[in-house]
Amino acid sequence: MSDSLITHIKKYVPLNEQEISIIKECVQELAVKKKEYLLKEGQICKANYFVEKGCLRMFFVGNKGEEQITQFALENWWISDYNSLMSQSPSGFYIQTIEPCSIIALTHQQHEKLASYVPAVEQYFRIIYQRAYSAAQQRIKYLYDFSREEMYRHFQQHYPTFVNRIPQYMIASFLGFTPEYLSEIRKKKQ
Amino acid sequence: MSDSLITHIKKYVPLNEQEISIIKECVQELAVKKKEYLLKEGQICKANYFVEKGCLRMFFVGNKGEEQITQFALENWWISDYNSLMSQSPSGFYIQTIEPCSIIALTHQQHEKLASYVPAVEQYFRIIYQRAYSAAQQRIKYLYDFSREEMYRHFQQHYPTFVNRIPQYMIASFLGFTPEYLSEIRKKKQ
DNA sequence: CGCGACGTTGATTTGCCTCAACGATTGTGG
DNA sequence: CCACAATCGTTGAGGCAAATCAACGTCGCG
Repeated sequence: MSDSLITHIKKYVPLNEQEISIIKECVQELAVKKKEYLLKEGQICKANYFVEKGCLRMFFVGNKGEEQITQFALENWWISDYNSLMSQSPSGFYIQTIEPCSIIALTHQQHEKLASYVPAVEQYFRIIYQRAYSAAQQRIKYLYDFSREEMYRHFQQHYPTFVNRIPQYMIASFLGFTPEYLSEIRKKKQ
Repeated sequence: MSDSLITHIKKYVPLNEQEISIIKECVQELAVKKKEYLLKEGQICKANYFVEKGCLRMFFVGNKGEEQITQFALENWWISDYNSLMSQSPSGFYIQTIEPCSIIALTHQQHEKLASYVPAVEQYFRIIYQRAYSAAQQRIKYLYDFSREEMYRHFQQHYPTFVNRIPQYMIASFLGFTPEYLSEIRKKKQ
């Protein structure tokens, strides 16, 4: 197993050798091909997923049958349907790889076990979730404040990586509008 | 100090008497009048606030000068600008009481201190933030999926308490549309 | 090579906003 | 305790951002 998760945790909390080996015992490494699913609608989300390498999307199917992307995940991001994971209830989301991925999976049960053996991990996740929630607060602000065009300009400036790595129609979906409208914006001024 | 915070923490993690008294030493209770501010734009957010009694709103001022509400907080909710709080940077938000409130404040510094003395508190906040983030995931889904009218119907059904406690124009703002349009929806069918 | 996925373009439609005006209700100072 | 202002909710006319629909060019891949 690559050490990208351990390295990531160490950025936030200290770990000794014994704790590192406990963590490695509690998680599971997965190699996932392009366009495979870690979660489908109706399933109970099995784990919290850490991206070692690759790129994923989370989406749901809207009432007109279209795939609505709500988030992407790149290297060193955690992704899951936390509602489904915590309450062990069926999910309304899909999680799918966009590229071939190397993923580390931490199940609900293994998290509990790990937290009791290694309190620093609990602190790590407190920080991770606090940051995730903070980012969600900002994102909700943008969803209220920005026009669709402003959303695109903002995204383009802040996440140029994504624009080169992800197809246009997925970016349009994530930003909450149609591929046609994205074309129109891009035509105006690039 | 009322025990509503202690009671709330005990719902998620066990606490002994000593831990309870440490917690009480680390927090500060505030009585806040109606329409007063816990945070204004440009300030660094001083604390994480727990609502013992009363009701608050968080908002920002949009580019046309209007107050855009992004969340409400009722009894037993935590509210703060977590980005400002964590990075000690100026906030883009206001937090204001809607009713007279009894609030418990936990500063960034006091949180650190408390976490080192009482690990259970770190676990409590891990759970709180995970739930908050989970709720934000759901909320973002609704923002993509629902029309403005569906947003209102959904809100009305799931949070009838708010509809009776909070003025219409604030509900319209929170749901992301104008008071005029809310009138139109209500006229259709109630 | 040929097919399907992706991106673009233009015509038309629509959900919701803006603006302006007018009742109703609440609060406040004289 | 009343007069008057300010705040809040409603109604209607007109306008705009973005969606929908349909058609067409293009590229990558089996």
